[in-house]
Amino acid sequence: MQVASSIDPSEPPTSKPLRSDGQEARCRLLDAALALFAENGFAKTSTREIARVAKANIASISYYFGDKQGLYRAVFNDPRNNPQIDPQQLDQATTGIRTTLDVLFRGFVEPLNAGDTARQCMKLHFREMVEPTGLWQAEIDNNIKPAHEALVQALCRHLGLNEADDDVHRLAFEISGMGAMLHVGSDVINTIRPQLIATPQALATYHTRLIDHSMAMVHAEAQRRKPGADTLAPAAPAAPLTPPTPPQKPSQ
Amino acid sequence: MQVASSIDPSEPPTSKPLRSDGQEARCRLLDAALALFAENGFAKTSTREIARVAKANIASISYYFGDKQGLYRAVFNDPRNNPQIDPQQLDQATTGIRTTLDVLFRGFVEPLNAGDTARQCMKLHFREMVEPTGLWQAEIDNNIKPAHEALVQALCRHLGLNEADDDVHRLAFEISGMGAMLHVGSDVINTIRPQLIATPQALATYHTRLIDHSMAMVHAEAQRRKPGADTLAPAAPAAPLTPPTPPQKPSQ
DNA sequence: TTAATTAAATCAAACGATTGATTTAACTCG
DNA sequence: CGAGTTAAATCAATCGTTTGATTTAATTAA
Repeated sequence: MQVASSIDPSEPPTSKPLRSDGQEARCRLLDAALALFAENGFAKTSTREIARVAKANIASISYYFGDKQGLYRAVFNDPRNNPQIDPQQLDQATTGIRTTLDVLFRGFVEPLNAGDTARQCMKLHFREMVEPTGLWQAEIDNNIKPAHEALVQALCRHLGLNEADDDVHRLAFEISGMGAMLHVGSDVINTIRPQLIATPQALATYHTRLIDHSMAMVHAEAQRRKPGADTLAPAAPAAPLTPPTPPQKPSQ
Repeated sequence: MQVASSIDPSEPPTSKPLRSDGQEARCRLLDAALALFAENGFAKTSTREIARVAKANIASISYYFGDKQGLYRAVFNDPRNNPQIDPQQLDQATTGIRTTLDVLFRGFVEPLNAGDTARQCMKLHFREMVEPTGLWQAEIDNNIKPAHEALVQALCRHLGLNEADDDVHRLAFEISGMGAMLHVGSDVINTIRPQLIATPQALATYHTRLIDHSMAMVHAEAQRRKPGADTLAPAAPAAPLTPPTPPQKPSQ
């Protein structure tokens, strides 16, 4: 058998596709695999079904990608599907915190407007979050952590902090969580209130609300940090807090 | 073959367990299956491994639960692992919105404090969110939707609304998303800022911040709804914002 | 131009391994 | 005994992967 000459099977065997329909099949495999992996997950997607949907032979998977894992990795890192959010766009000293939030949430909202491919790619990445296949840690280091740190930096600058503390990171995770809900909870939203994410207009409104509400959280955090706001504050005092939950009476 | 006499194999074959070690194996199977399903997912967990960890025979799975799906369903609905959050506790006309948020977020935070079982159960449910196996829709209808509606009701009462509109539902999803981030993003938090969820004290602080920040969002929403607040508002004016986010206070 | 050569790409078929499920027989007690 | 339970062996089906051969097209030699 003449396997790909290249050592790394994730790359096309040759630098120059001599055959017209050569890389076409490879591309079809990537598209079919993205759709199936995003819909059914890695384990529940068989190589035979991928080949069938892609109208390619099963052997072409090992031919182009080595094995099933290699195909998955190629799909996951496919630059066509990875807009690759630029952390620099999030953290610009010249712009305010509101612009940072705007850009951040746009990264969550826009894929819902775009075609199936963008939605599938988003689904694949969030699936990796719950069902790690090994690429998850790299995804955190290369994409998520930089974006998070950029948001934290922007928050620090807005709050007038030299360096980030736990409260800033917590706030950043809370803000990101609101955006992530759009994807991990898309089935829930579609069941309970589908019109919230059904149309571009509704998504634009969602985008605006995310910005406004997160801005309110940022302002509340700024208030909480004000010195001498221990006893009374509009949003919430910086109380030391009792173990489970402090303020009100009911609880537990 | 002598399958369970009962039609529903998810129930023990007999109503009267005559043998002491009988239900013991069934219980061990449930525990082992919970741990393995939560860790590796449904598809990647084999019945042989479940039986091996549970120190039971493979045939006992079909004996007690019919098949692998039945075992999964039994684990998913096991009352031991399902604290079954009471929607009534969320929506009490006598208590304020802050108490509702307190109870809501406690449902997200407490499992992180409890033992492995609670965490595994939480992981299993959130996994079902991304990788539906058929039980997901029932989970939405029976647990998630009631809790969401209770939160929406509490928000309506606080905002002085007769019935919920899209903005209230959106706010509820944003709030829930912050709590869900604790679980779906636990790996991210553990990589970037592990101390945020490492100790009971840190989790108590997280709980408090969630309440305070979501209260700030509720207040901002109340401000936004004030008539005549189109041009200027303390929290956030309904600013037109940059390109993608268009109009004023659309509310859809 | 034509024929031979070569590499890229595709194909049907089968591999060994593992899956969930079942069967059969033995065992344990009330 | 006989119902409940366990154990080992086995089932058909599907899994990911590999094989050897074939097809296609670009290249080279005449």
